[in-house]
Amino acid sequence: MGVIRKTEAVGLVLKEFKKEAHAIAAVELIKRLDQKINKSTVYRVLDKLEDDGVLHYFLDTKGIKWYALCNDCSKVQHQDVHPHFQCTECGSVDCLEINVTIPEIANRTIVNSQILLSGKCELCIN
Amino acid sequence: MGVIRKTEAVGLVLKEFKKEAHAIAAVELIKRLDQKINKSTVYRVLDKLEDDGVLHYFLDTKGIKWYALCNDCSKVQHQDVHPHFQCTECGSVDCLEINVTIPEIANRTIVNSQILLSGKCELCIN
DNA sequence: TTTGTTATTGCAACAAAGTTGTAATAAATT
DNA sequence: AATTTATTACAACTTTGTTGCAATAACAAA
Repeated sequence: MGVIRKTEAVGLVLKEFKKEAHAIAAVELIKRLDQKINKSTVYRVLDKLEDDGVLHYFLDTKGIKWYALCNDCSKVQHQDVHPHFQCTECGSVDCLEINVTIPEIANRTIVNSQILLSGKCELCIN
Repeated sequence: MGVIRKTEAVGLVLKEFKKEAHAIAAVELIKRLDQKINKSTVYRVLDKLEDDGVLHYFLDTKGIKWYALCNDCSKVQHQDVHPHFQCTECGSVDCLEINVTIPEIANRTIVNSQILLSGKCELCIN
């Protein structure tokens, strides 16, 4: 939505997401960019990139924030209704490109749904 | 699992759940029982009741802990795979007694699924 | 009903994740 | 180059939840 300035912080954050196949926890990003970007700047950049439809976020099983690149999120409305998956062994988190159908619920309007699955990932399954 | 002692704190916590139709946030419970039970005691009692299959917990859209009475949770394994619903207007949270089918996912074992829906509840829909 | 064992509690201090105000700085615009 | 406006670092703070420990309460056994 807002005009995004090409600052060093934005560049560094985006670089992390480009070299990473999975989602990244905000806390992890802060650790990686420590000495380069201040903690609150990281949070504010993530926030802005989410606003702009570049990233989407969700909470994991412990309630902490993870961010991932959007594929099909428009700038008007996030289409991030896909489930997220967290491996109980290695902790890695992915977006799953599948559809889960949420049934209609009487007397309620469902506006948003967050689905968090956990189990063993491709690498830890053996 | 463990033997649960009938202490004042356990009694007060359970009383809150019995007079409440919805889920209760840990933080809310702490506020309600302030002056009666210490914060860490509340957390420990909740933890214990969850262990014993009396309550189950889940995180809301902000990552904070909510607890609700179990209906079908066995003491061996929680069956709390029902979705939870949070009203965006009034903030109230419920367990939904419906089934959502999670499809199989190639190369992954799904052990647990958490579904958090949000929108307008019965009272706020108008 | 007293005694002994063990779980529970209150307290204070801590920890992790995230937020906020503000002055300084850097981007983009003119 | 000057001006405007967004972005940044920093430090201080907030919220939610956790931990160690000594005092206390619950329960079982005598």
